Amino acid sequence: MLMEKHTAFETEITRAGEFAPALSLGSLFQAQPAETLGSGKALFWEGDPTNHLFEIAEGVIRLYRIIGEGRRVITAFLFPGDIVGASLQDRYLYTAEAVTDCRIRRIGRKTFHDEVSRSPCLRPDLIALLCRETAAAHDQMVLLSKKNAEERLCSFLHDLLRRGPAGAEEIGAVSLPMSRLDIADYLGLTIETVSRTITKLANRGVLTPVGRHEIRILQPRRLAHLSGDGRDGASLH
Amino acid sequence: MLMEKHTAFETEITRAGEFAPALSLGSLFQAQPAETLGSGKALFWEGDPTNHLFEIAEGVIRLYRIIGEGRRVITAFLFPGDIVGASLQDRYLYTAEAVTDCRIRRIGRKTFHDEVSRSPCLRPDLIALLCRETAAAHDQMVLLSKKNAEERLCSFLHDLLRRGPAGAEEIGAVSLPMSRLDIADYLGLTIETVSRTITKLANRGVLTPVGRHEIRILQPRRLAHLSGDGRDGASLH
DNA sequence: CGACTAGTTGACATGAATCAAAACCTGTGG
DNA sequence: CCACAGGTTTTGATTCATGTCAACTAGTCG
Repeated sequence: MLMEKHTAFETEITRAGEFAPALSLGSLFQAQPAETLGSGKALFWEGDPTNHLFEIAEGVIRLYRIIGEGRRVITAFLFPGDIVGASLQDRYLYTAEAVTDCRIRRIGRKTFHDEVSRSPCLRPDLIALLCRETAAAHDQMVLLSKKNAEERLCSFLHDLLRRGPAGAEEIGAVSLPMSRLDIADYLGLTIETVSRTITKLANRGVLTPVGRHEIRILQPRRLAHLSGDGRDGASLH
Repeated sequence: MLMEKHTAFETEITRAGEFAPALSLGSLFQAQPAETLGSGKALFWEGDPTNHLFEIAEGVIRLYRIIGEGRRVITAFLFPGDIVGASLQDRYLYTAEAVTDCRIRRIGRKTFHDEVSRSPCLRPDLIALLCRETAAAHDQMVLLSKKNAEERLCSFLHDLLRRGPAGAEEIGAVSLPMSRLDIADYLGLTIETVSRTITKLANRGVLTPVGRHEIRILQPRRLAHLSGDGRDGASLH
């Protein structure tokens, strides 16, 4: 996923086994003023010329494409610390829209490339960023291609749990700022199926919904198992 | 897709509206001896350290991941001129296997990065390559997430037609070196559904199968329409 | 507090998966 | 050159997961 940890941009200890956030690249944005973007507003549209790269300072962004009549595919959610635009050429391939009120910083595409060219130490970070995007895209293809509704939901929640604020993982708190429709369009399902699947997992004691925008994971290991990512299909008790 | 045109690597006129192949990057491989890889043999395995980048000189390669019991997801097919490995860090994220007998060239990862660092003119090509991979991944997510069996098949054939040898497009000839199972695992369907969908399209006069490994497209415009990529759902008579 | 939208639940429809069998290529040996 | 053996592909019958349509419920925000 394009999702990073919900972290600030300063140098920070990353938890073992995780990708290090693109801190050095993030520092390019530091000097820029933060702009605000109200919930539901677009940061850019699919097809717009890619004049800028953005870093999310606060809030959540969805990236999506529309095909045909009313079919929307959300390809990623972006969280604080994430950067969007690095893997694009002349045109944006998707629309970016604020899920919640956001604060973002931007730099010009040309400036970005110049900076990366000038300081060779940024290049590994850029490569790492692009690799993470690629890896996320591959995971999503696997999810969409071979996982059932339950596995999709569990993968999604498991991801949010791992990438959420460090303290929250311990108590199993996952915040879901996006709507059920957003989740559905991200997972290739319908709202109804998302809703039913959450209910089913709640009945089985894997999790409990807390209001509309939070879920408490009661059995994190079981959740990980149900996400279908393990090397085998062994059941957990 | 990671699919490029079936072209040699020299400078070449590309057809209007297409991405220019990464010619300059390809030239890095020119000096290397071509290795042969028999059909069905692996070029590398998911999880192997990424010591090399490869360029396909001849033949077709499939990239795939396995999840759980026997679920295989083909994330891309590679054709002559394509390069694999540029968007990877320390480990391959997928297995690469020869669909047909192949000839390939390799260069070391370090050499590759050194060369790109040394000659700034290669950098735009690398970026273009990564962008194409990203764009292909996004298209595939849309396909897997929102398209039905017929749209998937048509998208796939349409792609092969566009990217196939220049002469073949005129007569609507699409060669399918891969098995039905490969196609199914690429499109997120089963062999039976792939087969049935081809039959249905044949009955409607959109195409005719020619043996097992070729399909003649009779109505290319209709095929494009059925792929569901258009901005609207308007029907073609 | 009340109205509106988002989410849940239920009944039913359907496209694709599954299971099973027949037809078709492909390559091999007589 | 033909027959046969192997796997691959096609076709058919049935099942099942998820989508669709519709009603109900519960958050949320003024």
